[in-house]
Amino acid sequence: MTAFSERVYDCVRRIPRGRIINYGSVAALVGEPRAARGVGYSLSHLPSGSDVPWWRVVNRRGAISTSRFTGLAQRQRAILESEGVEFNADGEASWERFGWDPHG
DNA sequence: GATCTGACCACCG
DNA sequence: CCGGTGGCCAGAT
Repeated sequence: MTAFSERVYDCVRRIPRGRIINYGSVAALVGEPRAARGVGYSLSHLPSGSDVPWWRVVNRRGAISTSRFTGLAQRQRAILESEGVEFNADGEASWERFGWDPHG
């Protein structure tokens, strides 16, 4: 557990239900604008039983970027849809409607 | 300690 | 719009 990871988790925990954010924005919020990759890595190694809503983090296009081969992507999408997030034919969600801005 | 890998993104050209 | 490049973090070999 590093300081970077903790800041990432702390940021993700503040994302309200039914909202999404992208990896780059999380990185920027924790003070590392170019560490989007690090964010993805940290979330991929979340400790079991954590209260971090990792499923609310998607890629820049608003699409799910988790591995398609583990079935994780399908699960993530299902959870998001259960929270009210809608995806278009390309599997992208609207930032206008579901994007989370920490400012308000 | 060099190199590669992975749930990524911004910046050119 | 598409492709290449560099940048960031942490773990594995």
